[in-house]
Amino acid sequence: MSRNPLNDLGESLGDYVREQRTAAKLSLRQLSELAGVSNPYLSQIERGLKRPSAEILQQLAKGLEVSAESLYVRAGFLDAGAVSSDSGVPDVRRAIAEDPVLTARQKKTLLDIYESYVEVA
Amino acid sequence: MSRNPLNDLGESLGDYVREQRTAAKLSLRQLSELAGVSNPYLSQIERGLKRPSAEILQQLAKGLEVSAESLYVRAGFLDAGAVSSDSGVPDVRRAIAEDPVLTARQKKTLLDIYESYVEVA
DNA sequence: GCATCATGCTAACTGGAGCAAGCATACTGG
DNA sequence: CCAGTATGCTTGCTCCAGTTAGCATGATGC
Repeated sequence: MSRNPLNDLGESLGDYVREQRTAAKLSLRQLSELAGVSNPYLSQIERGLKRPSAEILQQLAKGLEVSAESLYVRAGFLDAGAVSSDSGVPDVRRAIAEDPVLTARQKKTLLDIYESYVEVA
Repeated sequence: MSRNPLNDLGESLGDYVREQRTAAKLSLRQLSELAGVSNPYLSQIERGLKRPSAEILQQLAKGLEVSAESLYVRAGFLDAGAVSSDSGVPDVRRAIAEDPVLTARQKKTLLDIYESYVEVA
């Protein structure tokens, strides 16, 4: 069984952070200062006693010089598979749907036009 | 200046969620139930009064049928540039250019419209 | 021996995320 | 004109992420 009070994902996150920190030869206090986080809190994160927010993870990633995504995946915020999902031929519908800049209305307009082109039948 | 008590990123997130929700023709309560979030809280998120955690964003993304990444970008948890360049999210311009069905003219039309949307001013 | 400094950890507190309950308005149908 | 219902919003609360202050141990140097 798991030895910590939180779920296993949290534990794996803490273990991962501690691994990265010791590998970088940083003390708890050093990393906590680099990341702008209090040192007791970092200690609790590493032992799986607390679940850090995405903002904290971002700062930790910076201090550890790893990608924020990798920490998100460990924390269960991001699906491991989803990160590098498509890789192949881009799909217009999906590209429009997932564009972070467009508004919903703009997306609908673009999709309508696109559909009118391909739905010739 | 900004009309809300939180930062502009939070506002843009709320606006984005509301756009997606109305575009999907969902009421506040409907989406709140789909996402497993209380309806007053969703209301406050949309108006930029609260900053939701990554977990809540994940659930909202599910209810809205958009990628969690897109919400993370809006929330400032993920860097917009990093995502699009990192092969995670498809690029609209590329997807249009490589679509095998569209004619050259149709591609130009779609691209022109898309550019008009993203060229913010 | 004892100061001093770094290490990680515990205790007690504060702010705000997220909730249940209820309010105000508008729109039906009888 | 009033009951029923759906909309979004306000209020007041609970709980936990994240803080500051301080503790225990171990390594140095005098």
